[in-house]
Amino acid sequence: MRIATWNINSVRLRLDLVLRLLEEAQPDILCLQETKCIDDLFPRQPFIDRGYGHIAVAGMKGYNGVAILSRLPIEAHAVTHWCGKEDCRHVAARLPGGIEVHSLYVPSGGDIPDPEQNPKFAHKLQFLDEMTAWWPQARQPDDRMILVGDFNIAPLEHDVWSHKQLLDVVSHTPIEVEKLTAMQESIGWVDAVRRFVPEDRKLYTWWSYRARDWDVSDRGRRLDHVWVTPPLASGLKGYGVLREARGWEPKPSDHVPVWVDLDL
DNA sequence: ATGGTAGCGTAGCTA
Repeated sequence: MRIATWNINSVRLRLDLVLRLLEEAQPDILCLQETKCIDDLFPRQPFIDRGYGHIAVAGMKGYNGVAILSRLPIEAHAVTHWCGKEDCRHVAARLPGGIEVHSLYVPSGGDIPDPEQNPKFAHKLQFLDEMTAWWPQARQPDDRMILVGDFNIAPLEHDVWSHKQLLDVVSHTPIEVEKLTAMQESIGWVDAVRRFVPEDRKLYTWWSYRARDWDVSDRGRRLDHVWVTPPLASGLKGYGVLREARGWEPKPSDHVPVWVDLDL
């Protein structure tokens, strides 16, 4: 099974790019973040027409929004709310055999890495704390689960173009890394992509729109992740990070698709 | 230190 994740930054504006990814990478499941539309406006039919007839969405007007598109039946799905908000950051689907897929969009956290000064950063930290407490209470480490999405944190030194220069930049601060690591350890999540790419090798999934030339400057960060629970880790067969999609015309997302291949 | 770009929806928020 191939499972992919992509922060698409508007599923309606970039529908053609999503279809291109499905055609080229042929994932069995694609999880999206930042769909940016209410459920009634989600473009379901083009996906149904291409064999992705099992769809779980949690969207709102203008912001956020997550989705799961699947060739495999979705037996049930659930939208979970965090921090007392209904801001459409988490949808989960149960597949045949009891495997559970989670599409997640962690709050970005604003610009100032201080929860006292910046409520968005406080929200990000609280979001991680709540999820860290939730996993062991709601699930078991021996459950077969896949957690993917835009976590908005680049935890490792070589998940960013300059560890030193980004230590004070939201997405790579020690407090965020500490909290993401705590969530990972809460139920033994395995960072699937880093099973294939050694920690001393640079790896990015996002490049800012604000760079003059994202490819030349290459100031990227690895914000998008695929985690699996221990029972699935032994079945990991391969991965992909589709860097070239950052240049897909006419209007690329600032994130690129990430996938893993799994023997179930 | 600053400003740079993008989407939604048509101002100003969010990233």
